[in-house]
Amino acid sequence: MQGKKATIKDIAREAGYSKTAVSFAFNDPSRISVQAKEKILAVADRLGYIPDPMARNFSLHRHMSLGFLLPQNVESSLGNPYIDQVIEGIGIICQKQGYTLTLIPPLEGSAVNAVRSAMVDGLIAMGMQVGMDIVEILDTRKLPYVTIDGIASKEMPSVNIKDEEAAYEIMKLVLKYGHRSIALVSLTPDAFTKDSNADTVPRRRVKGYVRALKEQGLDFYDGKTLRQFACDCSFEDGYAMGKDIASLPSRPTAIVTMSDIVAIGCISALKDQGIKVPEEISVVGFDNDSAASYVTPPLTTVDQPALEKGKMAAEAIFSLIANETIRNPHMEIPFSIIERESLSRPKE
Amino acid sequence: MQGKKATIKDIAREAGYSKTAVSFAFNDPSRISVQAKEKILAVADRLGYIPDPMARNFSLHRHMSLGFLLPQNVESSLGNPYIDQVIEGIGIICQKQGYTLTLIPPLEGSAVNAVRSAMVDGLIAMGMQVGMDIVEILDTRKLPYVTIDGIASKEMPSVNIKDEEAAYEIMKLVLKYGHRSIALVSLTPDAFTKDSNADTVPRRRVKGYVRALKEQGLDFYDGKTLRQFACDCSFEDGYAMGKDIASLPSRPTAIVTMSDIVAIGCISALKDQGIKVPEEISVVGFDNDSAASYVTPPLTTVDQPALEKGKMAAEAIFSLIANETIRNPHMEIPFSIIERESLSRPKE
DNA sequence: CTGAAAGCGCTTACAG
DNA sequence: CTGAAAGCGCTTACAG
Repeated sequence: MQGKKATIKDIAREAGYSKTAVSFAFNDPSRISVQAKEKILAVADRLGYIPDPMARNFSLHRHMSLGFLLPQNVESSLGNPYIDQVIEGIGIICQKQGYTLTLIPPLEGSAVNAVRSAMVDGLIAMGMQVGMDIVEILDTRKLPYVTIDGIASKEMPSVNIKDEEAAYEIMKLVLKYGHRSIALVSLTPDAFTKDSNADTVPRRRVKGYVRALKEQGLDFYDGKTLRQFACDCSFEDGYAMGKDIASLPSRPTAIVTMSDIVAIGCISALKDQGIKVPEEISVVGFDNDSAASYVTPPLTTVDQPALEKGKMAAEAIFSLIANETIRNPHMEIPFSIIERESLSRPKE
Repeated sequence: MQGKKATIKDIAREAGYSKTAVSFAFNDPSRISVQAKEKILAVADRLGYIPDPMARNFSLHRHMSLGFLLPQNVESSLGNPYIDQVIEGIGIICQKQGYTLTLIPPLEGSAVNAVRSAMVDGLIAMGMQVGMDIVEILDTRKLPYVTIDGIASKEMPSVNIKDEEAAYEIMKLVLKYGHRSIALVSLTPDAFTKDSNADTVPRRRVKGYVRALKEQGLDFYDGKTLRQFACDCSFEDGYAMGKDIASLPSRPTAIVTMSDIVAIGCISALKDQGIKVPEEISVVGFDNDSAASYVTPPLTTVDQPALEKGKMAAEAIFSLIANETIRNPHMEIPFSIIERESLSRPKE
């Protein structure tokens, strides 16, 4: 029990057979005699032999694990219910395939090094686009990849919703309710998006929001109709944001956020300031987290299928791993607007 | 760009140096001439060479990843905010150490096989105890391990709170408020606990709850003072539970749950049935998830530091990996009772 | 400073 | 049915 682990060599010696035979005993018993197999398994059992997984995978050129690159540090990534849902979706497919799911924190801020050294058969990352350093790494490593909420292109399989459209729709709803003084709370960019002009999800949504305003002939440069902010995607940051907005001169009548958890943080802050939601100020979210329905007031928000995104991305990766041609590399999942109670007409 | 990946052999040939030299160029350049190093790195760059992580780790006898065995299937495990928090805690430490975090689903129901074949340097699992099959596997694989919410023993490093005590305390509070008809909602056991008499967390808590009742001289066998149920740890299961309890003959005045998410599910169901919480029925939780504070009514619950549990377990594993003696292998973290608004006096 | 060689623990044509 | 041998892509004493 002490000392070194038993290896295939030990079993071979002890059982009086070759390493080949030992290997076959475990992986293809039909290729050796019943007698040999039994002897070998008995010895293996006695010595407590477990084939070394890394040696085995190394030999078989596989890892049996899918990678998910966390878009930010662990604290921010795993604190975000939307991302947790995506991870769950990926995990469900991994489980079905007998794979593990490797969560990859951007190594000391360097996603590139993390991706260079990850022992995975494929990688899913959010917000990827051709041209990024990590994509180059993945290409030279010949690892299949799929992006969620990234930029689709010929070389970049992707899973998305129509973010511009979704943002447009919910802003249209906000305007329909009569709001004309709106705080827009955007999201700070991911850890590995360097290009400051990149076509990110927040930017796509802003386009949609603005389109809705334009359509109404509204002047969104007047510094009152639309005031734009940004924060990280967490309850705490949402709370701080809500507090700031509460004390704004000529307080907006509606807050449009890009995430339910931020919306919930805002609402919490507003309540703590004694401001009633939605009576005094409306708040809308994005994602339709499970919390969105049981918070008070229940959130009016955009339902986007986070779980489904993870599942589809993972399924696509497995197709690529199996060298199958992927029917449609640019997957788009429908969203929908969920009307609950956090949005109402502005006061007076 | 096409064809096979470049290996150390290709670089050696192309650069006119040995594989040894190439290896040194990357890992210990001081051992070769500047000239050799530059030539090698240039060639490596040109051919797009990235050292194969698995080959490297295999050679170095390490994996650079920590394993976390999911206590149930992915859907149930990752849907549970408490577990998500534990994972985040583990992830924070992994990130700090430059490790990845491998989530291991119990392979087609078999945690044993999943643990046999996981490429990790150590494993954290919930509810482990000496004598379990997976522990045997870990021992023969010589992998360090730590359990969270498991059974501490000489061979089993552990992180826990005093579950019995915590349950006792919150039940005492419920009784102090005057409740004498209580529904207790326990948790169904984990995927790999086979021993039906095992000293699991739910059982420990039940002991605590019961102790509080006894102390009050209450008869908890009368089928009214205490009625016990159990469900999986999810909003949906909590909701179903709440619905069931609502329609119980001689409805209890308080529901004591072992998880906030279950409590929130119950409350949601009660509301939907037109039953007011806490006016008509009180509900208490366990965990103090972030949702516990922003749900309506805010939850009276037990605060247990899930994030901290994950961090401590991971730190302990890294000590074990480094072959350090672990100062205190049985870590106990303080809990506290959080009084909010979901518990009040029973009606009339 | 440099490289041939052994080793990590498996798998798998290949020859007998 | 069986086993010697090559191979997976690295690292690292060791000798020169």
